[in-house]
Amino acid sequence: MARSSTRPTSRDVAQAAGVSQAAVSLVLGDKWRGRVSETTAERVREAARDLAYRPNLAARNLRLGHTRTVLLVVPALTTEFFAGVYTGAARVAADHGFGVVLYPSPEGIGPARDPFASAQAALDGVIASSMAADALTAIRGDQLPLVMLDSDPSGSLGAATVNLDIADGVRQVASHLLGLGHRRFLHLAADVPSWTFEVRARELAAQLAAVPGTSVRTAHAPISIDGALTAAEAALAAPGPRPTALVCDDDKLAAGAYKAARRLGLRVPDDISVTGLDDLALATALDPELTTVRLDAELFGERGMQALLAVLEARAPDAGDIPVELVVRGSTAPPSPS
Amino acid sequence: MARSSTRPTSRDVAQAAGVSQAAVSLVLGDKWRGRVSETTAERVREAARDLAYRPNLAARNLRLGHTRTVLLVVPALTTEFFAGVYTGAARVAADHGFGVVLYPSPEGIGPARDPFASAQAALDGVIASSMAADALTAIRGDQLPLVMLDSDPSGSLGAATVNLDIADGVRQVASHLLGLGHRRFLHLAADVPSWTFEVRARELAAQLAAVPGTSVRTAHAPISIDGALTAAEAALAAPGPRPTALVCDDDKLAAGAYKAARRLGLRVPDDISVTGLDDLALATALDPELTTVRLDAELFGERGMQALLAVLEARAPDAGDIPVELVVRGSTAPPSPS
DNA sequence: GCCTCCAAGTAATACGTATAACGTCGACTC
DNA sequence: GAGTCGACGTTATACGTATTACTTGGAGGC
Repeated sequence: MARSSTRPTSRDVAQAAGVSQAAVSLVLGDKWRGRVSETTAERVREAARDLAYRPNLAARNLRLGHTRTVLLVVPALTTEFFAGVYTGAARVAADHGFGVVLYPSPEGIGPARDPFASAQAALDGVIASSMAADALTAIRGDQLPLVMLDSDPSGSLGAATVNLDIADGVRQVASHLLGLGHRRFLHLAADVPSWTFEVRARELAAQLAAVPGTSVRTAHAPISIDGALTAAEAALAAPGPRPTALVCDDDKLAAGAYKAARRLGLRVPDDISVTGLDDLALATALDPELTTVRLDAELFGERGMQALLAVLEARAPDAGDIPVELVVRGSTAPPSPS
Repeated sequence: MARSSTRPTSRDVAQAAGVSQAAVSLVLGDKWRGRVSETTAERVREAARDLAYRPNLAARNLRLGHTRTVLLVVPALTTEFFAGVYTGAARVAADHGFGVVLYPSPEGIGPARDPFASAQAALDGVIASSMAADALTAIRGDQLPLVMLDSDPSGSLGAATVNLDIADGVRQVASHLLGLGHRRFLHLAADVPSWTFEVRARELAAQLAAVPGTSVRTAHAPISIDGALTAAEAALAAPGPRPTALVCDDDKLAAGAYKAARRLGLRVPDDISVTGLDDLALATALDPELTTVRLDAELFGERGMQALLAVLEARAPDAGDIPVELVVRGSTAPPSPS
């Protein structure tokens, strides 16, 4: 009770158990086989329990030279998607005794543009979404093990990459809509410079170009319901034959597209088919429910963390993109004969 | 280049600058006024820059006895709400040189039921949502400074609390619906044991009890769109006069209620008015847009972090609940004359 | 009876930092 | 010219842990 004000250390435990500090470390670190008798070990464990002893992580990290903590850099948390990525990454991390610290990218997160300063933690590695591009230069400065999420595999300077098979998702969307008979498309694209959106644009163009008689226009919008509403309304009200299918870069944009259609008196899917990408909770809250591409955010996070663990252990990370799946719901139908 | 494989330490910087390690610490810690000449200081800074020196946080934390890192315990991240709380808390934290580590509660986060083990960080304090109740006993074990979010002020054992004025939100909803003429209510309640939901139930009952001729039934549902769909459909299909107003504990439940109404052939708001609580992006994606209570999640997080900083500095945290605001949209209307 | 060896620990040390306590050297005072 | 003082540093130390060496008291072999 002499040191009741400060947290107990391993030395306090040692004193309480009548052993040396080294013995405490041995017992609690589970390295005591053949070094400490079972009875003494039990005495130590009991003392630790009585004092509610918790090892000082800072000291341990210093001694060990690593922290079992990694940083996850994401563009934002405002959507379930990256929340899911975090959850998946944190689960795998916990299974391996790691913790995950989050750095949601700079827009308004404070004066510190430096992800390492803001996340006050000593780190063993970094997982970064390519959408948080502004933080990346700072990250490359530190030579920490790095895994990139949804990033150009050929352009990431040797960092390991883990990607969703977005291109395949877009193929499935295009195939679905073409199969229904659509030929006039509008692509509602995210107004964000990122590889993952480039892939959508490129792949959609490629798929449609392969079918004679198709046309496609593109409108750009910030990733928000209201932003998409404005952009989609303008694009749909433009002169010329109206598109019959509206392919959106993600579900939020699709929700904005619904509102635009409503304003213009168009009915989904009778007058216009709409597709999304993500399969957020939003997708089934819409009326009609949204045909979209399901991305497994948690699996994405898990694979990201697994890849980082592989890098840390100097193993080769698993290769192969994560498959995605088209979910057909009520927002797509054959075009009405005009 | 002798130690090129390992990260440079302050001693390396000292050697490169031709000074002692202490001088490096002084200069980089900005405590050198009157102790080191300007020219020497500049030489040190230059050496640090050249070597891309970053102080070892583990060593610093050990020396300083604190980590400037706090833990945020939330029930889940799958909705924007707690993502917003995190964002707000992290912003204030960053402004004060703190970092925030996240612990989304146990459902499926791994074998470690212990938030401190899972978040591999040495902590200075904890902010915990009362909805993550299962983690709380573990948290109380450690005598860390604690701030509770949305928790019973009288029952939180002396921990500081920061609350949204949910009761006032419910009052506004009740007043709005009563003013429109509604008398038969259905309360779609979250099936989660938490103070914040108890407040909703209690306050709604109190408000309606004050008006003669009102009736209210209650249905419980897990907080998910599909869960709410099932519960709401059953409740609305029950015998007896149908409620004309459906008060939901949050926006997700309201989204499920929309689907239930649709299935039963009821139109919102003509046949039934619906209200939510949260004002997620979901609220304006619904058709008609949802009348709901806007909670400022980021402000909530900011206030939580401010309160924790106050506790850490032995100041009294700001008192007073955070005001909320009814947002009237298209999902509420006078009851149709039956 | 002496050497060996093992069980059961302990003493000592290093990790990288921040800071308190301590030099040293020149200029200035009187 | 002795004493004082400020400017500019340096030396030493502690934070709490994990781990590598070392000690010691016997038990067993021959």
